[in-house]
Amino acid sequence: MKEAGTSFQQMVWKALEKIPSGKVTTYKAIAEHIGSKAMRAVGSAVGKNPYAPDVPCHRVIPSSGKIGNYSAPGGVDKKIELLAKEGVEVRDGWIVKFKEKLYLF
DNA sequence: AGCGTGACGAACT
DNA sequence: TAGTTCGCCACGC
Repeated sequence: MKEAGTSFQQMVWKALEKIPSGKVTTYKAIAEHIGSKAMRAVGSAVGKNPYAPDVPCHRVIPSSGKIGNYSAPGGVDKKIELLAKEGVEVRDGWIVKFKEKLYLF
């Protein structure tokens, strides 16, 4: 994988790789981890992630516990499927036992 | 060089 | 209780 985009995005993508399988994290957690409070910027960065799905961007969800969105091929449906395979159950767009699956840096 | 937009969040009405 | 509005930072046009 090569350096793409800005250093900001690279930080975000790097953080994504830190997320262990079967766990999920929130945009807010990432934002704080990289020293920014703009979870929007993080969302944009992840959405523009050229490495998807090489990077586990599907393990990132809004702090609401919702599934959020997914730009990679397959869309949200694919995202749910991937998570399900990793042991993260999703019911009607909601993460089951969200707090238990949540991974903080 | 400036404005609008976006895989969000929290507060307010 | 639900829906709406404003704010956050970075990036594209």
